[in-house]
Parts: sequence; C-alpha cells; structure tokens
Amino acid sequence: MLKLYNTLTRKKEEFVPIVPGKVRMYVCGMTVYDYCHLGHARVLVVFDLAQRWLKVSSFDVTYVRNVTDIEDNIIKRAQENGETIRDLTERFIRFMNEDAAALGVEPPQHEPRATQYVEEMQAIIEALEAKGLAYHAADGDVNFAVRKFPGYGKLSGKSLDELRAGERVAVDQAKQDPLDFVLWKKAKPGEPDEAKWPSKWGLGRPGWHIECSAMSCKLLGEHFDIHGGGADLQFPHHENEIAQSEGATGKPFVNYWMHNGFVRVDNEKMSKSLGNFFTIREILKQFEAEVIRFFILRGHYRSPLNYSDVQLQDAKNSLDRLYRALRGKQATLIPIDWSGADAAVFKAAMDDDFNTPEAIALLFKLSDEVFAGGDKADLLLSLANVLGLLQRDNESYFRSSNGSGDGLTAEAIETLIAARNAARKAKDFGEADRIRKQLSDANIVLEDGASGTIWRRG
RNA sequence: GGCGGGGUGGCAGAGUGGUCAUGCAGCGGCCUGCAAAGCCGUCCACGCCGGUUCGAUUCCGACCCCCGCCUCCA
Repeated sequence: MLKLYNTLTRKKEEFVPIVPGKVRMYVCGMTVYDYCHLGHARVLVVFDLAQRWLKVSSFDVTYVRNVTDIEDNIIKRAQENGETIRDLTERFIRFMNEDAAALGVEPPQHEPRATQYVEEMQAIIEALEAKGLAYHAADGDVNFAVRKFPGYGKLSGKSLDELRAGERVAVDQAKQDPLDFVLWKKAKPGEPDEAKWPSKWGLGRPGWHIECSAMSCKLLGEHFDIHGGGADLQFPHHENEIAQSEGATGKPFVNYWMHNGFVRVDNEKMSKSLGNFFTIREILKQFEAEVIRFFILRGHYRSPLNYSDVQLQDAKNSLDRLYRALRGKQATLIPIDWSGADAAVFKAAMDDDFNTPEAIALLFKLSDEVFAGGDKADLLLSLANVLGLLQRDNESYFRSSNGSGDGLTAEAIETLIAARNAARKAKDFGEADRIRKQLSDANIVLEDGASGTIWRRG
C-alpha cells in the first residue's frame, strides 16, 4: 500500500487513485531560457522516480511535465540576445532534454508547451470572468479576484489577511486586492509579435499560473491525482492554480500535492535569483550523471539537499561500492518477486512516501551478500533498475573519463599494466611499483585479482 | 510579523519509546610481494531545559538556533 505525504493535508495518506488502476500526474517543469541547474535536476529525478514506482506498483501512469515557453524572463532574454523567442526556447528545451536523458529520466507521456495551449487558457479565463472570479482591470490586464474564491490559501496554509499584513510589494492600483494575480497580460509596446495573441481582451499573453491550469486540465482532465513541483511553487503558483481550476470548473482539482525540497548551497537555497546555482552541465564535467542521480536519491525527496563538491565525491565513492559488487558478475535484469524478503523491504521503503534512502540501504545489504559470494547480483541489479541506478556497463562506469582527466588511453593503460605484470612475474617489484605509481599519478587505480589486473579511474 | 519545515555521530543521511540504519571518512587487523578491492573489529549521535514513562533521540511543553514561503524562482 503506497502512502504519500500530501502537502494539502500535511499528512501521509494512503494513495487511492480517482480511477482504479490509473494515475494521472502533472508536474510543473522548467521555464526555458537558461540551462537547468541542480535544483531542476532534483525535480526531474524525483518525479521520474515517482513515475517509475507508480508503474512498478502496477498503475497505468499518465505523466505530464510542462514546459513554460512564454513568460517575462523569456521575452527579456530573447531581446537581450537579439534572437527570437522560439529560437531561444527551442535551444533550451533541447538542452533540458539532453540533461534529463543523461540523468536517466524517462520522458513523461506529455511535455506540453504553454504556447500550444493559449486557446484553452483563454477559455478558462472566460469561464472565470463569467463566474465573477476574474475582471478586466483598468490597465488592460485580466486579473483573478482572490477574495471571491473562498478556498484561497488552503494549500499553503495562508490567509488573505495575513498575507496582506506582510505585503512587501508596491500595491498595484489596478488590482482589487493586492494578492490578485494576472490571468491575461495586455501587450506592451516594444514586445515582440511572438509574445502576443489576440483575445477578447485585446492583444496580450497568458499569465504564468493559468498556463498550468490549462495544460493539466486539457491533458489530464479537470480532476486528477497527483500534482508536483518544487516547494517554492507551493505559493503562490500552486495556490493560484487551485483557485483558477476549481473556480472555473467547480470541481476539486487535485487529490495529492507533492513538493520536493530544495537544493542548498552553503545552507542557502540554490536559485537563479541568488545566483548561487550550479548547472547540470557544469557538474557533469566533474562527475558522472549517475553520481548526480544517486546524490539526489540518497536523500529523501522532501528533505533539503546540501550541495558541495565534497558531497558529490562522497556520493561517487558510495555508488562505486555498489558498482563494484556487480563487477564481473554478468548480472541480468529479472522479474522481481515482491514477496521475497529483500524485495519486500525495498517495497516497504518505497511505499512509505518514496523513502529512497532506505531502499538504497537495502541495495547495500544486497551488495554485501554479493561480495560474500551470494547469488543476489540479479536482484541487486533489478531493484537498482527501479531507481534508475546501476544500469551502466560496469567497465565503462569505472573507466569513464569524467572527473580529473589524465590523458591516458585505454590502450596505453593496458600496455603499462602488461609491463607491470611482467615485472611482477620477474619479481622486479621496484619496477612494478614504479609503473603503478605512474598510473596512479594519472588517476588510474589498479586492482590485482585472481583473474588478473583490472583498472579504474579514481 | 504570518505560515510551513527542520536541528541525529568527522561528513552525508534514514529511522525508532527499550537489540542494527546505511554510505563515506578515520583507526586496528586479515588478505596482498606491497597496494587496491573485499572481509573482521573499532571510534564518533540524536540542539537545550523540564515533563510523562520502569525506560525517550523517539511522546508533551517551554526555550535557543537554522531554513523556506509571503516578490520571478524547481
């Protein structure tokens, strides 16, 4: 029985899908005007994990992860770069997909782009207007009237009056309430034609929040199971989605809200605005993509994740042990018998709000047994596969040149190893150790085993 | 200020009313020509103060500290 922590109720709840056997899940994806950073990687990996586990749990999963390809920052960046919005967003969507693939993220069933759903957005805004929940303001924008929606604040636990008391932003005179948010933005002079759509309120573009209401509704229906995203989207973004969707349809919007914790740097949130972010690409120059995935999965998805080189290296050392257990074992993927003792432990951990640290601890237990000569290699490989881990060819994992480059080719290394082994055979250990030192200076570690010498990059 | 989440051993990170997290790192040993890997052993914990309890890191209360949201942000 799968239990999920639901942000809406702040409790772990048994997961019961709306339609038996089916799960519909929507996750707020990226706004594409820059490279993805580690924080984005966490969303990608965490919800990929959720998707995988739901599938393993025999659910028919429809997973939607959107792309925001029209928004203030995008327009600004395209203008700064002197390129079209389309060129900019296409490029960063491509980069995002490359990063996601590297991290072992299985593509969602749908990756809708906001610009393809403007009509649906307009339809929702019209419905809200008809119900008196939206108004065309004096400045030409269409806003959501937050005071007219009784449930406003239920996700974030905030009340309108408290929010107002803490108001830190200059009040926009065109709004009826400072917390009212934009559904449709009137086009402004100087904005590119690409950023303008005709509407009954004149030329303009959709607000950010309405994009997700429209895409989720169109692809998953008015009422679906799981909605996810980073914890920073809880308010106002997700709160606003609820107001828009429930306001327009009169139905409950989402049953389970899932939010992943932040990635931190020096105990501070990693974010674009703080400028303290590390892009996935940067980290990939130093570490294997799987190390990043493992680094994310070794912590619980709701906990903060502290980033540093030291932590990545620690994660790599740890992952190495798991790979080492499988080295030379010819393990193959097998169907998992979930009633088996080990698999049951793994399943119990995953069913408990995706407790990957515990699931991974079980992987280490299996690796101990493999080292001890037990026949758990296939199970280890297969359970790790559920987490998207340990699926690389063992030798290519250990020999990949990510990290400190050494310039030595595999052939050169093999030649040196042969020379060293000849020296060892001749009991010329001085020469043998000299060669090993030469290799270790180049970051190559040797292991002399019963079946010969194997090497890896350190 | 309001709302929310936390403080676990050198580091990372789960969890639990009373026997073990797990990994990395350290130390001693086995193995090895020496290493590496593996194995065995070992060191290092639950912010602070009270309370409940036979017993609390785990439950309750106060306190201190940290982080997030309240403005675009995964």
